[in-house]
Amino acid sequence: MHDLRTIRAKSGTNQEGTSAHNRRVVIEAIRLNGPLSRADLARATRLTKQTISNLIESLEADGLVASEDVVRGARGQPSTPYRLVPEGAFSLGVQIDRHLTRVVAVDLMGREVARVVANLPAGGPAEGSKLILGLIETVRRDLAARFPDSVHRLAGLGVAMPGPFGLPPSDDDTWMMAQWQSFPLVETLAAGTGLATSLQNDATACATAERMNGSADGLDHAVCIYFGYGIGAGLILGGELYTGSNRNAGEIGMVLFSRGGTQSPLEHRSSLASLFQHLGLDSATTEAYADVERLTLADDPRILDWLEGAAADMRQAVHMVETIFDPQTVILSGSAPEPLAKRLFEAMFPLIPSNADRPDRSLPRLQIGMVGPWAVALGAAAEPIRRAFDPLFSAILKEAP
Amino acid sequence: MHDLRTIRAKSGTNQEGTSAHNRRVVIEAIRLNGPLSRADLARATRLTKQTISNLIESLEADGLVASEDVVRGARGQPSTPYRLVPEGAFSLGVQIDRHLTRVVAVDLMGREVARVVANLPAGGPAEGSKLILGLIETVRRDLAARFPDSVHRLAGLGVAMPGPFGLPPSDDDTWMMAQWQSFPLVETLAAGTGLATSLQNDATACATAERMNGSADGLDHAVCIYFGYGIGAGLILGGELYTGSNRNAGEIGMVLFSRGGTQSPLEHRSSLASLFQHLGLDSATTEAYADVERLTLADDPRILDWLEGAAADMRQAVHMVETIFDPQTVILSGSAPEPLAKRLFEAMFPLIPSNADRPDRSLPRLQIGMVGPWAVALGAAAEPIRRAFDPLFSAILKEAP
DNA sequence: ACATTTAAGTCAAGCCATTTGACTTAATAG
DNA sequence: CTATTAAGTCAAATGGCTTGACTTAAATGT
Repeated sequence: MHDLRTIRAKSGTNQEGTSAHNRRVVIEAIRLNGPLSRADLARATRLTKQTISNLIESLEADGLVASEDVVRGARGQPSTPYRLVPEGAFSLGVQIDRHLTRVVAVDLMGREVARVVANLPAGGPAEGSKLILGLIETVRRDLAARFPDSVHRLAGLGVAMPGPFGLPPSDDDTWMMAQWQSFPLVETLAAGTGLATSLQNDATACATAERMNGSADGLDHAVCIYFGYGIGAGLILGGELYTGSNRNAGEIGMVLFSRGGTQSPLEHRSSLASLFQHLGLDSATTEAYADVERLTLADDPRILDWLEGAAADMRQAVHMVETIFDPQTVILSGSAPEPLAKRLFEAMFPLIPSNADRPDRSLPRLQIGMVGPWAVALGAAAEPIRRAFDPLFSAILKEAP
Repeated sequence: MHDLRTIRAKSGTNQEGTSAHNRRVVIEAIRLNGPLSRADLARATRLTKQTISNLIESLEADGLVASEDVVRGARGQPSTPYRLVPEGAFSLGVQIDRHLTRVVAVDLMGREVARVVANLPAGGPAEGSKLILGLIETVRRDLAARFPDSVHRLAGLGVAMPGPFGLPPSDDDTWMMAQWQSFPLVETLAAGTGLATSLQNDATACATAERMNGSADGLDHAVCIYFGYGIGAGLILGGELYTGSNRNAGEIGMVLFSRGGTQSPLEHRSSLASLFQHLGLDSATTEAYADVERLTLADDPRILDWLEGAAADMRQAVHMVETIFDPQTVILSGSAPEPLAKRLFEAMFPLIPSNADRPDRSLPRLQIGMVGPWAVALGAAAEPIRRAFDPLFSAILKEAP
């Protein structure tokens, strides 16, 4: 009998796992394709019409799907398409960035239904988490006022903040996020809200947002480059988010790049932080962001100067992730002022030739994100939704007793 | 009704999927932990004792597991551990490299049971594939002579060759692999052998080998750097092999690295090909390999010179994959002469500090592979075994009718 | 018009893998 | 030598998917 040495093994599954998987498959199919009839779903999922009927009945009873108007026009009995019910589930998300925090609520479709933004106090995570709990309460009340049912339909709380996680504080930590990373944030927020709480880095959250309602809709292999104070990549690999063994996958900001003979992390030259530094702006002020926007629109030479160098590094970063991940597409997303993001995107062309130049491509090699500055917060919020409703391998497995 | 536009959806599952998954989970548990009793398996997989008994009975009938001697020594009824039966399944693998080809047969444990190696004829894939079919036939006969039952227990044929796949031939193709890549190799070998045939790149195959019987045993997140004529990375992400959207993931040899102000693909400076070039050896001769081994053992200054530069690039490559993938460990494997591989490995220390320097590490950041020069062939052969017996998400899904 | 064809969706019985709970077996501990 | 602990079996029950026949309802074609 092995009880001291823990046995390494995957968990088995049973009929509950089967049914859980099939429910998720139905939900995802409708999410990706729009309203579908039972017959459509049966064909697409390879389940029988009867099974689909049972699942639809149960999903409808749970308020997750609803029928639309009967569709005529083809031979045979007219079909009844089913759509997702946005109010079928809700979820909360928190973005913690260097100087501000955003809290949003989203519905089953990942669409924003409530939001708050606030500056983070200087007091660090002890103070900050109290503030955040207050903001969550505000959003929750707002949500409850508009959707009274939402109280029983909260999938959880997703938190996103800059990584990397679990490392000893480095002397390179100019943004003082280290104290946040050593703070028991998930535990504090879980205790304070009573919600199932999960944590991911901002780039991963951004990828989730782009996948839910953006440029990565329905893609199984995509890299989402998040350009903000720092820079990172959110990874969608094989249809699922990939976060590595310690949730630090995709930290491309720390990859060493060479320019002009010197080697330094990408983040030191291609990030908002690097731009602030280049411009001599104090990133602690809220004006820095607006200043950048203004200077960009004015074609300030210092911006153009920085852009040239940043774009060169970004081209290389795109080449690197294409070569390493072989994705269907790369998405440039982030929280930079929109005009700057647009300029940077444009300055990145022409891209460096890579393995991604295939004759059979259907998507552009590089796309710009579609979600906007709230992407990270929305992605954080969408994470519990996806975990609860997406077909995942882990979802079929039996849980600990 | 949607019949023209194909509906994007995952497949559903049913009881067969459940049982298929549970069988695989049992097999994997025994593979990872060594012989286990039914009670152990029930605890580890969270299935009931009865279910495990049913599965074991079926697996035993299929000749995949067998009981060992009863274990006494603890309270209660003595337990009967079950082990995998190596002869329960076999599989064939082909490695195609620039100038040679290896064919092996492996058993359920991934251990070699037959092998052949031959030089590839100059005639290209049309000639070459005929030769390979002949070698496969030889190995098959050898296998059948030793294990008459193996005829009915062949899981398939795995093929491994250098990537990238599906790209227009580049002018950089100094090894003339392009004609192989445009040749319908899988179809030819499948038709010629009647076996289910699959293709992967050499680095991926190497990772499979290290996972089956090497340094990556049981790891869910590992990067296997394959150092051969070229250089690539095999990716084990989230417990499964990751190959990207076009089987080209991990082609780190094509990532651009800077050294001394110039930028070039890693492969141009860190690969056997680069060493041959550095030494002025003709890589088309079989002696080149032996020459390198001899020169390495003689501490030839040109080798030491090359080593210094290559090690610098490799350090950077390790830093890059650690930062991007957040793996549990990185494995240096490949088909270089053993003394050279060892020297290179040693010259890579000290590693560049990275996110992988965690206080909670249990594995070394960089390990050397344990499989040896036949790693790619063995990995190619192991692939059908793993696909048939490992717990995979895809294995629970219903197949096309 | 009206029969034919086509397709959506339901019904009820059946199937199959897991579960349940009681039971048997067989060892060690005291 | 009894109590305890644990492995493993037995037989019935459960639950989710499947099967095949059936109903409903529209478009098509003569």
